[in-house]
Amino acid sequence: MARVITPRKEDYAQWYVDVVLNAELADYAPVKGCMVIRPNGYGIWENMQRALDQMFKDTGHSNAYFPLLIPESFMKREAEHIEGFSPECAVVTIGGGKKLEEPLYLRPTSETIIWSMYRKWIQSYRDLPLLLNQWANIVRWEMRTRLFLRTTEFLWQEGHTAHATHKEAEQEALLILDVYRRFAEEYMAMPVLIGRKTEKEKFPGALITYCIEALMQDGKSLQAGTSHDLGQNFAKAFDVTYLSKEGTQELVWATSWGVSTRLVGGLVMTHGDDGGLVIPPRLAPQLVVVVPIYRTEEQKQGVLEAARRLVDGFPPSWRCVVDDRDTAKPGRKFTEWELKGVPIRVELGPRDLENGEVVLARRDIREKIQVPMDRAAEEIELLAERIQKNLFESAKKFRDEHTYVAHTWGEFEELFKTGSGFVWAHWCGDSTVEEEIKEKTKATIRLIPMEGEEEPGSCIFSGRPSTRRVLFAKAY
RNA sequence: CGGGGCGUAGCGCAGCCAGGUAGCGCACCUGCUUUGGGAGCAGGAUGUCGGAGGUUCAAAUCCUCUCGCCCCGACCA
Repeated sequence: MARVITPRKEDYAQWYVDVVLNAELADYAPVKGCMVIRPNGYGIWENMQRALDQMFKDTGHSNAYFPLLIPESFMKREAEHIEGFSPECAVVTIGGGKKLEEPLYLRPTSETIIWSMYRKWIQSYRDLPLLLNQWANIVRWEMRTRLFLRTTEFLWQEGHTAHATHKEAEQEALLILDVYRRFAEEYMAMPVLIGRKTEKEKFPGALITYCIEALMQDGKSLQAGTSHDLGQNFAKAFDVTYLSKEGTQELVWATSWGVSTRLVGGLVMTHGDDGGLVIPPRLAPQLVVVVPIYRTEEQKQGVLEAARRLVDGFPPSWRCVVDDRDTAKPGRKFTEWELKGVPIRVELGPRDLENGEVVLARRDIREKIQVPMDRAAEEIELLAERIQKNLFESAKKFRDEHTYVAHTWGEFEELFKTGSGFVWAHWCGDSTVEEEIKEKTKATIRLIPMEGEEEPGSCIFSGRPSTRRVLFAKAY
């Protein structure tokens, strides 16, 4: 019997690849660093999109679409921006068989082309705020790639907003940060910490980068979403001003924010187990699968008929199918559906028919319960909620058990030598110290918390004064 | 870009050192028996051995060049 999935303890990176490939979330594409997102993976992304899109619209945003190709001169308008992105840009130099007069960048992010348009659209305070989002693909020529976590091309949403005041822009950035946190926790069942990035880690061209960070099962941190207060940097670069009520010309304030298909990878690494993928019910492309069990042709007839009747009574949104393949036995089907992470499996055989019951098997803790057939739909509904809640609680428990406070440099080094996880420690705020800590331990500052009391202390590395602890971790 | 590994059937690999009819497992097709946790038996189909050049009577195997991918680091959502 071939082992399909490498156990997590043996090799976590290999486990991840095994799950993504075997659960048919994605496959390697013929082009280096690129992947094909398969229906199982794309289905999860579609559900993520649907939920996020609604949240954006509920907070007043509209969708739009801007070009994939960005003139080089646009990219170069904002100094920090081009410096940050140019090493990873793909550039088109030939079009229609002729060398282009001006190279066109495949968007690594769309601030520049969007703000070139905002210049046209914003004249007066009446045009503000402008709250747009786009769902798009992005190209970043990364050195090393990993399925979903870092690929040359990926899918994301990028919000780009324009405001009359800095205060408004700041509120917008924080509002979206909260949307991201809610989405991660309520839909992905993935607990996150929120905070802001250090100067070194922030988005090129931003004043402040806010982020959500989640702890993966191997103790590494995943940056799951970012929301930037861009200040007036892009307004200056693209000369976007508005006429205020008072009749003065003012520069516009900006935000941008995004989450990507990387979230699918985060979902895998938050909930997956040695049996494969575990999808939270609220994002599962398929909530329920029915596996019929029979021996004789007569039993088959009866069981399949009952199974179809059962499924007809389920809401279409569950996308429940009856796995009536004759080519695989029930045991094989169980294993396959578990590998694919379907939250709930209904088992229906002659025994159940006799008792007027069905067996509900939950993917998360692999427990089976028997319920009356006529109550199956309600029980599934309840079970789905329980699974969703359990996944969040388990992930949170795992995170809390792998979160530490380091009081001394010795403790700090030891924590990152023996394992990984979230480590709170004081930091003096100096970038060179941040850099040295990274060189020595591979740990980076994931975020500086925004809330909570300040607690004076001294920097774990330099010993200089610090006002609060920051979050360290090895990162994806 | 530095380090490592690998290209042989759809997938995973052996064969290469010591050149001589291209092999194994899974998947696939047919049949029978099976079916409540990855079924068994019998039969069958499947290959420009990554590419180019060279050595040789003879190359998957030896030599030269080349292309590609994966993994580990630095960079990053």
